[in-house]
Amino acid sequence: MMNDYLQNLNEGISVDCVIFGFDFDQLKVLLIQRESSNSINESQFSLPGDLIFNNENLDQAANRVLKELTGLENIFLEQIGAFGDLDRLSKKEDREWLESIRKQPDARVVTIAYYALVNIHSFDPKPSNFAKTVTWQPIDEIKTLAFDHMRILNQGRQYLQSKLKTQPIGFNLLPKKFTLSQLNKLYEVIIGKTLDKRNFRRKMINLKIVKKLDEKQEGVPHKPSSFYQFNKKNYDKLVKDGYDNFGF
Amino acid sequence: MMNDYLQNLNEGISVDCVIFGFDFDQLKVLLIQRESSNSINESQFSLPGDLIFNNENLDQAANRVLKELTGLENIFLEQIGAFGDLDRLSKKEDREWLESIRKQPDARVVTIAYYALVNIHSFDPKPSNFAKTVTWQPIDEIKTLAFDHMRILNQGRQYLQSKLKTQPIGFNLLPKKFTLSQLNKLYEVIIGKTLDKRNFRRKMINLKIVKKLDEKQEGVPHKPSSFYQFNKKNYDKLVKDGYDNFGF
DNA sequence: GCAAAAGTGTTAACTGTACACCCATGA
DNA sequence: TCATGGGTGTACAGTTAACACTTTTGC
Repeated sequence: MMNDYLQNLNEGISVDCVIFGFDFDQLKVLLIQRESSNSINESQFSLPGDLIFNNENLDQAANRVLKELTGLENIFLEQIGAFGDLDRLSKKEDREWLESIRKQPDARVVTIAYYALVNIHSFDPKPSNFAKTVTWQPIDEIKTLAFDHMRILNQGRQYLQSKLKTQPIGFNLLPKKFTLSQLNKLYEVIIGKTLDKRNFRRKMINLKIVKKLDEKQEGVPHKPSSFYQFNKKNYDKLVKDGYDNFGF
Repeated sequence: MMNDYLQNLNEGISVDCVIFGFDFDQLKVLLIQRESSNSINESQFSLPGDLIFNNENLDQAANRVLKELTGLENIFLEQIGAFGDLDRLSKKEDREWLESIRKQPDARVVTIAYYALVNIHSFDPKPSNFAKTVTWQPIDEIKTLAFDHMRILNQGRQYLQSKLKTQPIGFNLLPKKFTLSQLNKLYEVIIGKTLDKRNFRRKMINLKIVKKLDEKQEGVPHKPSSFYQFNKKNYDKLVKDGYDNFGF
């Protein structure tokens, strides 16, 4: 097993995962802290990621690594790009950690970045392998990350923003039942500006991607909101075809 | 030099380039045929691509490889994805060729795919290195390619189509001066359907990305068309921001 | 009754779409 | 004079954008 492991490990290629969640208030990202004996590294956060094996493809590697580090599985991961700058592993704090864990700490590693959207309330991440902690961090509070992970995170965010412009978003980030205000808020935090709620509602309803349920919020200190759910058929059609943007 | 070469070659990572051109009639793709001693491989076409060096980043590798195989340089290459399926090099014809050229023909290789749009008339590709021929092939006539290059080509095509929906296209594919019919045709071949020329013209003009020149076609057996050129400032702004698609 | 968020309609400007005929040129 | 592609306008439908007040609930 250990032999198999060493034989198949590809020391030149890794995967890293940018996992977004939404807590009805902010966009959050799943980060790990690595095990470390010295205190310098205590506060180092990074995206979940690791080297791939030579007997798995890239998608499989991303799923495996995410599961090994955070316990999350059955998540739809999408590739968002490869990162291969020569200095991507050369920060001092990162070098120390690499030396403690890698057989070839100086190897040049190209990483393939993946992205996913998940409902923060239906997954309970648990650290394992070299992850000491796994936490959801508000994206706007993340100032530094290990390696070039800040750059990868930014690419993930841009990817999400550009997706929003061409297809509906929300199915993977929200629970089955949600309110239109929650969906509205989600759109606002992704694009970073406020939206007119009347126009937003009208648009979602006209697109026929949400349908109203006979159920309302309870116990809220204001007029209770109706719950909605996505019309998966219409939603999926728009994910596939995109909005009819430019008249082509 | 040769030592340097061997020392720095990364046998696990390659780059492949999908270069699109437009001859006013069809979309074309730049393909190479590899040198080969046996006739089985005579007809094998592939995308220009090769292993990377460990002292260059991915973008540099793509530019170098493209230049080495086709002579093309100073081209804006964009990354479109990584391909790492386990069977991507296992077709019989490909194996034979790999054995003739690679030190480790069995190595697992992940490739990073790049994409570019170029003006077919301002570049004169010349085969070198292991490329025996370099040719522009009409995209619709390409039925098979080496390795998983057909898949990569399809991804490049999809990428181009989705770009067209969110930003203007044409600056890199057309000469400085062009007619609106040529631009119209370009859009038609990319999206694969005909467009109403009146609406198309109106849209391009309203977007302010083209401006009319005081110059007309000469020697054409029909009413000569005015030449246009792009307004680079407005064009670039739309490339950057995308069309204001969804009202967000 | 007050604070908090839900829910609702109208108008004006703009954009997309469908559609058909005359024009300038070379041969 | 004919074949070829260039060039133009209008009307209808649908979409976006801006904007403010009433409702329902818990406390």
